[in-house]
Amino acid sequence: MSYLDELNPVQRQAVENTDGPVLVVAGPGSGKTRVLTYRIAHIMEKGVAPWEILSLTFTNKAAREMQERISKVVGDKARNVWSGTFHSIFARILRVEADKIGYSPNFTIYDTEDTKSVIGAIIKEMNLDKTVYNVNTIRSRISSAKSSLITPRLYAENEAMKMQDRQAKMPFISDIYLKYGERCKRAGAMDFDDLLYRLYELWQKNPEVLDKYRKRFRYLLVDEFQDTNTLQYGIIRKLVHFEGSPRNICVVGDDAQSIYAFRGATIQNILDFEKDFSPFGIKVFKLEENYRSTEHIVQAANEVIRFNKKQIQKKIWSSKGTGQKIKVIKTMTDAEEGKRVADTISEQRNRFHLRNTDIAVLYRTNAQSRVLEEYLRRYNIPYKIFGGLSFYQRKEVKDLIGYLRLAVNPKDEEALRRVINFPKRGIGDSTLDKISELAGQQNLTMWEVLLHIDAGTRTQKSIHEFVKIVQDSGQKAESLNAHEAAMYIAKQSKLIEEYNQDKTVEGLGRLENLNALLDGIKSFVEDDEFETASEQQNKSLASYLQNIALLTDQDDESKNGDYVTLMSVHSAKGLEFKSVFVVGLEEKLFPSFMSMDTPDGLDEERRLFYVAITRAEQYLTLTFSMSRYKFGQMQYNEMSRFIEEIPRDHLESTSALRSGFSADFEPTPSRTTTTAVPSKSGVSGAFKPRPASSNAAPRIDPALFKASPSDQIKVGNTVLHLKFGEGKVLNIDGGKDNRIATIFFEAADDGQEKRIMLKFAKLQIVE
DNA sequence: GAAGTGATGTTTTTT
DNA sequence: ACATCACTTC
Repeated sequence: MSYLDELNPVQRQAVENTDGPVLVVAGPGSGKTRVLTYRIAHIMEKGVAPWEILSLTFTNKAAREMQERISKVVGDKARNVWSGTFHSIFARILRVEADKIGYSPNFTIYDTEDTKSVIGAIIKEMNLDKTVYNVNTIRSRISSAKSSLITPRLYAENEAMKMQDRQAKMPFISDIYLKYGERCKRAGAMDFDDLLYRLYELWQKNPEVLDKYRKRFRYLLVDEFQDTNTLQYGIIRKLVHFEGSPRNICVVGDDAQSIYAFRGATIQNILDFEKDFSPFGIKVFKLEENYRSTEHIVQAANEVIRFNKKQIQKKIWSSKGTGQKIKVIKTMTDAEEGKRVADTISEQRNRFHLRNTDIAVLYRTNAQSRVLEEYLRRYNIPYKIFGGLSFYQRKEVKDLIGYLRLAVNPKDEEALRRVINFPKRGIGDSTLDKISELAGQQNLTMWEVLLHIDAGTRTQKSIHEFVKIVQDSGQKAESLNAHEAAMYIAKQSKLIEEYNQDKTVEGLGRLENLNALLDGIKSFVEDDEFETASEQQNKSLASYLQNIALLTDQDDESKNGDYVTLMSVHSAKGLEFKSVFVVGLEEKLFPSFMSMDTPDGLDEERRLFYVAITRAEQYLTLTFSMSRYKFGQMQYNEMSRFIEEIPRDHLESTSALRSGFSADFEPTPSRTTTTAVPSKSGVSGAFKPRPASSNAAPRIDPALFKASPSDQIKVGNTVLHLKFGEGKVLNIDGGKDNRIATIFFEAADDGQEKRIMLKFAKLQIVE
């Protein structure tokens, strides 16, 4: 049987149309990965060499899964497909071309912490008030500038940006941005955004280099296209969108699952893609059958996402049967929430014969995991937390990696700052400041200053020792393999000794982590499992560092063991579980207070909720708590509007919603207005009335209610609304398909005039 | 230069 | 609640 027979008709078309531009709009659980992998297999079957195919994903996990699944179809050849994350593939290309942009192939990759530290140092040097110049804010400003292809120069010239900065009382951000770039370059370092930005720049300035890659990658596939930012799409376009290009590109995405707008992702890219490639015979396929979840879940998701204004029209459906209704649990405290979750997990395991691995608990913020942990532990439910502090972000691990980084690239200032006085060797802050100042004045790296500095005898001696350690390490890094070199460096730097002396439980853990890191390096040297076209590996320390720079904790999945998964909704994207708990469904938490004030922010939160509930195959449980500790203080919250947005008939029991709640939980007037106004693009977005549960407004017996056809409703009518009672139609506006009535409800408790979209509202004409 | 103390911000999400 | 950071004291 051919693999093509495993596909439904739409999927099959998406696979078979290998040439020319293709957009696949893929709903949750619609077999997206299957389409991508089979498509690659199919391209190869047509005689294309694996190394002519470039497949880009966002996470290492997705990349690995892809690689594995291609192997299953085409065997060993899969290794030669260029498949990986944007960042890793681009980093690899940049190492090859480094000299053309003034970098060494051994450039360091700065992680977020490094970036913040550099920015902090610059703020300090510029004598700016760091309570005003918040490092996080600035980091994200710089990051989004890069992601939107705005150079420091353009930034300085951009009135809108400057205006924003002035309003935030930070007029010097553009100067910080400029300095930051210079600093990174001087240190031979790139941050995450640079891996994209520098490649763009490289191709921009060197047409012959670009040409080389255009010829190499004849077929391009992009996963999770809704998460790409302007810069990423810019790179993609450079690669395939040019005169005479065959434009063999396939992008797969789901606008409803776009949850990374906060870091520059924009679904505008999907729209632009359609526009850019439509003159070249773009084909659009919509995968609408959901193979993952049962109907209550799929329909609830459909209904909720309809509250969003902008979206590509599609109707996701399931043929997996009605299934269980969605369970809602309300508790008084976050502790009780944890208890109920643990309780329900035990119950479900028995009743439905679930294993722990079938179950996931998803939350909006990582901080919520603590209470949950406590109760899972009490109930003896094994669990594993994903996200949060990654292994590579632990202090002791970063310490050793700092030394390793210096061995490979002594210009790396952040590594130098980290380890120059750890273990303590008498080079304190004042000396460091002096070095840093000298470096700034003479435009040298701190390392170069160290080599020539003239300090007091004692400090001078310490500096000498340190310099020697780094130089020796550098030599070993060149002559030995990664593991041998790392062992040498760990000993020589006295790091092992330092942690050996710490006999506390914590200290022992640290030593253990250090050894785990060294073991990891050992297996890197011994293993050649992951040798692919994009990673022709050598076993040097430099090569090792390049490999781990882009790893996160979710990557070393030791999937042995039976545990319940705890993770943020963001990191759950792409996963599925038989039973899913989404916890903390409260206003200001989910939707987050950070984004609930703007319509776009709220829409993104809703998409996030959409992602959360569509992870569930059979059982979905939503929980919320009336109170919760935040920053050590008790906070009182209301139930999330997202629960309200699920039609009641998909919920198991509405008692959790009813008891103890009053009109507080009905949609607020402001919300009614915002959702009722049709968007300019005319796509769906509507206030959808639900049968009221409890409300101060008059109750109407639903059995006696009979909605009148919306086109019969006229100005002056008196109408009956299930929730708001009797009202008089004051005005009707909007286009013929989107008529909106302004209705005066006598009995409604809040803001009596309401704007209601007739297309969706159920109103009965009384007279 | 190190170690201890109090104030302050932090929690949205990640390559 | 927790961590980080500035400020004090030794």
